[in-house]
Amino acid sequence: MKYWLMKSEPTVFSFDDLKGRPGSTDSWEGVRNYQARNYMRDEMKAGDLVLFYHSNCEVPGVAGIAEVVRTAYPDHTSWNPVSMYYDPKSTPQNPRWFMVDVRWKEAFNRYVTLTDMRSRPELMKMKVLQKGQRLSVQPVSEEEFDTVCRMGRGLEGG
DNA sequence: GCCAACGTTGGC
DNA sequence: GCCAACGTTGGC
Repeated sequence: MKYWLMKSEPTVFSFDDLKGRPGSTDSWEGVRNYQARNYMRDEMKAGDLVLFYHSNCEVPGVAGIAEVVRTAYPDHTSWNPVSMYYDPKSTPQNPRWFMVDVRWKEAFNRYVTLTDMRSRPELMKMKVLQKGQRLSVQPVSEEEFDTVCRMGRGLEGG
């Protein structure tokens, strides 16, 4: 099993929005970066766990855990001219972009802010904390995942 | 709103 | 294939 961090702007699609979807499940559409796409398309599997990260907001941080429930399939918004994610180079015959389905799993007792994570030496190598990185889909080590979960569940101070 | 850090585009 | 210009991300 692998662990991931996925970013979403809460004003566009929040962790609570995911919970409110039918079956608390939705497709992760709109990824338009090749490295992020490759992670989703080539490495994500059903059962993988995801830190749901709120980006570009007043207090960025991890709201809770989601689970991958469907492996990658073509992102149909990419060939929809009306979609904000439209890419004329992607077609149903030759899709360029992919998405997975994720299901809401667990809300943290405490929202784990970016500042909280920066205070943890064991998270020093976590990608989301590295300067200049902006991948919206990132692999997370098991230790990093467990640490963030403990922080979010309030089992540790800080 | 600012702006550093990236990624993409396109002329050459 | 280089690289300047441009667009986007996302913390602050």
